[in-house]
Amino acid sequence: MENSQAVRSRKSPTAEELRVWRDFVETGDRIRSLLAARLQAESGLSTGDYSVLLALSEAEGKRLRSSDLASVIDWERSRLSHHLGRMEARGLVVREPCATDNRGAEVVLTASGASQFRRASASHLRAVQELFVDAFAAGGGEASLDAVEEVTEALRAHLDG
Amino acid sequence: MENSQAVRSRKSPTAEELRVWRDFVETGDRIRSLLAARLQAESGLSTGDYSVLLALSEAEGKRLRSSDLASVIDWERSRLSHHLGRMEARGLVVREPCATDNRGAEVVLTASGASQFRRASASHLRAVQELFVDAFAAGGGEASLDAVEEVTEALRAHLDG
DNA sequence: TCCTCCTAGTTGACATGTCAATCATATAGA
DNA sequence: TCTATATGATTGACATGTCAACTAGGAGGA
Repeated sequence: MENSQAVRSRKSPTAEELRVWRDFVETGDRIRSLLAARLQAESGLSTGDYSVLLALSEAEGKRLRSSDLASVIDWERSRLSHHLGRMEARGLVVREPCATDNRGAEVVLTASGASQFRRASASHLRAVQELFVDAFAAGGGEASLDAVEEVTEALRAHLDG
Repeated sequence: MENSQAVRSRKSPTAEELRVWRDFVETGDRIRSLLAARLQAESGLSTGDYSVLLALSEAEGKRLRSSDLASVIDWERSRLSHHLGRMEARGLVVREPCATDNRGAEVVLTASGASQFRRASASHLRAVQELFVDAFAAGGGEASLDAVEEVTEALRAHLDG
């Protein structure tokens, strides 16, 4: 049975495994798309906007260096730069020159951005509760949030390891 | 405890629930982005290309009406139309007028498209095995593929219900 | 100083996605 | 038949994402 090709599996998933995989992906897409639509409808913010505003609202002084922001939300810098241009035009954030590094820019949450984020956040959290958390309520089905965590953790360990 | 506002939960997730949610989303994003990058690198196909080619290769006569194709892969028709234009330019598919409905178009898999799909498919399935299925191998962690299925099923039931 | 290299951020070209409008053809009903 | 409406598909305008180039300013060593 031994075979020297070690790095990659040569197996393919069974039909059953493939079905589980496809359901997993499809369900994830579905819930995210529902959440995105609801966020947009109820607050006028995209999920991208929300990530940016969340990171800024949690940051010291409601401001972050552009690169730091990019790494917090795991975006490419160019993507962030384009997106900040659009958000700045809508008055959600402003960019200011950085005092300690003349190359740098600081992204600052505006009062309007903060207030829009607060409103969006309340409604978004309720949506996460309804669409995700409530699916694992005690009386419900087989699975609990603990099961979700185990699955996620197994995947993360595998991808990291 | 009773409250007449019934349709929507007023609760927000706890910090713990929110953490589970964020890990769930982030891990899903991560695995999909790895798979997409590998697919692109190894076959030159995007995940969109792959969906289209998969649907066509499973279809009767390797051809589908444009609308049917859109509904099989759950895309908007306009998205499909744009994408098919690009795929047609690369020789993966062709569009032919439909014999029974003069408005319609049939999308047909070309020989080149079929052969590229076969190659891509083999490599993609191995990637799914490695990145997803193998994470739930017997000896591994706590979670099994059954746990994934339970979680997915609970979510689906909740979203449908 | 003055090279050289590194880092921060922006920009432009292009790929892809959404939405609303359009065009041609079917289809149903007066 | 003739007209109103519905459907299949494409198109164009625009939002968003990626990639590679570019600008400008730090940082270290000869």
